[in-house]
Amino acid sequence: MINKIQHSTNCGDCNCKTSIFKSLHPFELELINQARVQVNYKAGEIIFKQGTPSPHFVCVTSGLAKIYIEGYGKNLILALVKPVDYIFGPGIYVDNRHYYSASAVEDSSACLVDVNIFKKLIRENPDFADEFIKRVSLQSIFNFDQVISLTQKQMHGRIADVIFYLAEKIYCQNPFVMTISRQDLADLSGMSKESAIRILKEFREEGILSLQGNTLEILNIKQLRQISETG
Amino acid sequence: MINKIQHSTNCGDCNCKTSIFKSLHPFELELINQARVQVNYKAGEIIFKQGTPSPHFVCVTSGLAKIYIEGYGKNLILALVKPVDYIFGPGIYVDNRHYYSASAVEDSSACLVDVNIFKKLIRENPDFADEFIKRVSLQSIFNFDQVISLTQKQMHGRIADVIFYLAEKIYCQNPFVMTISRQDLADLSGMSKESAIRILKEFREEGILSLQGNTLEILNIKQLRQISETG
DNA sequence: CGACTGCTTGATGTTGCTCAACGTGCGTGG
DNA sequence: CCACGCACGTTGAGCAACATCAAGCAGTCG
Repeated sequence: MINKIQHSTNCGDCNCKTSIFKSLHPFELELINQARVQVNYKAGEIIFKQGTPSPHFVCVTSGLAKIYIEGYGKNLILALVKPVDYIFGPGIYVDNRHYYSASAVEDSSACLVDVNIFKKLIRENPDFADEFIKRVSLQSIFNFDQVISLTQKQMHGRIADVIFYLAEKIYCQNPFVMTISRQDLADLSGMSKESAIRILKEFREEGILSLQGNTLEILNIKQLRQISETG
Repeated sequence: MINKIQHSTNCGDCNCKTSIFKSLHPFELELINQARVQVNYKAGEIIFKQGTPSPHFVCVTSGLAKIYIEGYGKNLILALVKPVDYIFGPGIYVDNRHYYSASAVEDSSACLVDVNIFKKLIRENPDFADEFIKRVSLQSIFNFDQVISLTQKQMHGRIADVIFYLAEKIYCQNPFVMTISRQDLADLSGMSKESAIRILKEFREEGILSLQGNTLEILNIKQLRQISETG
């Protein structure tokens, strides 16, 4: 799983410094820098498994990862994680176990930071704590939207939601190349792979989007938005 | 909605002092005590609505409340809240809006505390902050279980999960009187009211539980557990 | 007493899963 | 180099799960 270990860059220079880390002092960043390990993952490799101990805070620095819950026979993808974003499970403050699994979708690299350093900084720097709580809150809010989508919309609406998620939050461009599989698409929208493919086909036939291989372009955003909203 | 306002007790004596408040110093509790308003709600009354500003942290001191997301045509109950428990939405650290609604299921009373006092204490008392984050984390973990139940189990498994939730977490006794409606039961398990009733009937006919009016007793815990696990 | 609300049951239609078959690209080993 | 297995993608048919609709019933409140 671990291909090579690097200490190439320095947290002070890293673009990870954006977001929640912006509230840290240079000496605090240096603390993290010293407790940090960089790891590379090939596409498909597991970063950590649900149920295992959670000694690290993970920051994705390149590629694309997915975090997913392994349920009864199938998986539910909670989110895709792209650079520069963090994976911190709720277990960190409970029993130090992972409550979901993470794996690389594309070839990826990540920085692992000792979770105790992290918790120490939260205790010592209120600004950092505030940012952390804010981030956890945003994650919760996202999950709420997801739950409503999954439990109250039918398949067309759910696929529409996932397509918007990919276009707006993950790939951030309109014609985009899906690096995730159809199975991932299904796991994101809580349906079978066959159903997901079928809906995509219908959308294509209705001219709502074009899909050649893995290149997807939304052609009729308005109509897709309406499908998302009417469930 | 608001029936009468009381300043009957004092936070120092209140049993709310358990749980996360145990990490507060007496002078900090006094700070909360002074910023606190006690309110009574009749069954069915709304405590706050999704989308409205969130100026308070709510502590349920008697009765039973539900927190629920108002979705597309129907509601999804995220949790029931009994004394002494707290309602703090993720919006507090984001945009100060509620991301779900809350209403009283039974006649209830609650203490409202200014959210700024609360955030101030989190900044000043790291133990309190740790406890708060832990609590938010536990809530997330609970939601994960819920999402898996809702998206990957079929109706029988979902109803089984809800019955265990009520028996073990809410009413905390085996023959228990359901103070929630059948509609609430359906909203907890993400199905139609009719389906929920039908499953209960089946369980009763199979001798898994007895149900007279609103008094429910689990007769065959083992079998119900299995239904919960096999989805 | 009538209107109303919540509960219950049956009949009916739709949704979405499963299974099975087939195509396609890709890597592997002979 | 080709043959083969394998994973992924695609399509269709059948079926189980679940929602919706409609009707009836009991309790309750004005």
